[in-house]
Amino acid sequence: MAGERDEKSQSQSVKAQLALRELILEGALAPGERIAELAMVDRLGLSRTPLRAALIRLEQEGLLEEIPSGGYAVRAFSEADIFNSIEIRGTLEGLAARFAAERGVSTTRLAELKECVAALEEIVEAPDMSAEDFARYVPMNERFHALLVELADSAPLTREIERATSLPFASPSGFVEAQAALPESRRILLIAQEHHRLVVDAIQNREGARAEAIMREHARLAHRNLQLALRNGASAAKVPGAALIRRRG
Amino acid sequence: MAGERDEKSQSQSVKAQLALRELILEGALAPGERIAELAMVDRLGLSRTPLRAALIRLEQEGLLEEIPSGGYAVRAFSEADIFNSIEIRGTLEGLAARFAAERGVSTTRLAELKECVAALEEIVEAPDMSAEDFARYVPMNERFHALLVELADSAPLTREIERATSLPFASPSGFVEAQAALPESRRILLIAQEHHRLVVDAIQNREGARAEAIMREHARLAHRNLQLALRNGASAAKVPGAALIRRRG
DNA sequence: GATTAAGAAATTGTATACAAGATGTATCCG
DNA sequence: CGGATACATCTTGTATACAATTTCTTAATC
Repeated sequence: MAGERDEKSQSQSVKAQLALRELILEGALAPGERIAELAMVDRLGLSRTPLRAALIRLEQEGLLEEIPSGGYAVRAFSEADIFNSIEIRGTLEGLAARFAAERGVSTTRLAELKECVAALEEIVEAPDMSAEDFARYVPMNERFHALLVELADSAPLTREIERATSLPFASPSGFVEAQAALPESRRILLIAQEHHRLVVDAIQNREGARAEAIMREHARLAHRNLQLALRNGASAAKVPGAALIRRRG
Repeated sequence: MAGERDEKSQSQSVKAQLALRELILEGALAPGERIAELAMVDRLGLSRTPLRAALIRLEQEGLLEEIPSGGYAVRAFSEADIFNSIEIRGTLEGLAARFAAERGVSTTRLAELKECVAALEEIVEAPDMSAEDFARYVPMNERFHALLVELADSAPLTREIERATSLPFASPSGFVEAQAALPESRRILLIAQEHHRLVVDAIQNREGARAEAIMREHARLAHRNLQLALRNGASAAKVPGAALIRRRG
């Protein structure tokens, strides 16, 4: 039945969900056209039941849309949609930071966050960032954002942020890969790191409004990255879910 | 198959989703304990397939939680969860108002919003509000909030707000019914109406920060209502989804 | 009497069969 | 030659059957 031993060998539904999401993000499925269940069943090697469960979940997640006559299609996103999704994430992370600042956090958890910032600092201060440095940066950056959300200590907010960041281009590390190909990348990373430091400071000093404003502006770096990346061919391909972006929004 | 003629006779999945949500909100299912599929199938008169689809959707919606060993249970909410859910809604509606203000809206759509405010004004200015007045207020208030979200003209934001307001006590009209039983109700409604007027003004004048701040504060009225209602026996029962609220949060 | 183990019942996850509607094609008529 | 209609195929939505795991019960042992 279920059986979630270790990491592999998950339920068929989860397998279908992960596999489908990957297919969508790599652009194997054209936005707007119906996802044929039978064809997908053959492709993924499972039955229609878990596939349909995955389709429902991905629709709720926002990656798919219902077709009025039945079935699902990959959703297309305009540049404005992506801009707004990033702004939504920034707004929610700002709320989390404000909650943390206003309500106070335990010193141990704040210490964890500080350690995370220190680790990021170490990566970023390398004079020439290699590809491996970027590879180390991404998970640590994600850890920072996850810890920040934890500090808010609110299940509903955690859920909403998870949902908002499930769209690939709205995720905190969404554009870091694409960013690596840009000449401005180092400068942007240094600014991002400044934000990381400042928001910790604001939370420690219980400056709610400041913590909120910093996280909002922090998310807007992703927006700048998006614009740069989309106007830079080499980089645009590395944007996650690039195939879902529809020109003419 | 599907067939969504008029309002009734929807698909079995939708029927299951609506029926289940109603059962949950009226407290027919105890939070924390597993929802037995077979028993529910008998109760709702449909098969397990559409029921499971409904369970998945309601889990994504946040009303249910997955049980590790399989199946779903009704989720319990602490008072803090509800407070935070309201704050999340206010934050997102604030973002919508800011978008509308900063980006500008067409005069025709702004006129619609103004008409809505005028209609609310007419209801609220009655010296003694009857139960029917409250009944007229609720849908019109919901229309106001829906129009405001439309003004932001962003599909991702619309989706997020729909999700955030799907929790009954986070919805804009969630506490209005409970409010009717409170002595402070009239005063609170007048303040709410002031917010309605002011946010339209702010949007018209393209004052983004002001529009945002007003909607945030507007949502906080619901929080005050929650506190009053929960400490007032007669009123607490009318809070939607009261059965999901767990003391000691 | 409490605790553990074994077995039985129940419950979920998955696969498949079936039915109703949608889509596309070919043919017939104007 | 264009358009509409009827038909065939395909697709989804639903119901049900099956298998594996979980959970409850019962009994045996310490």
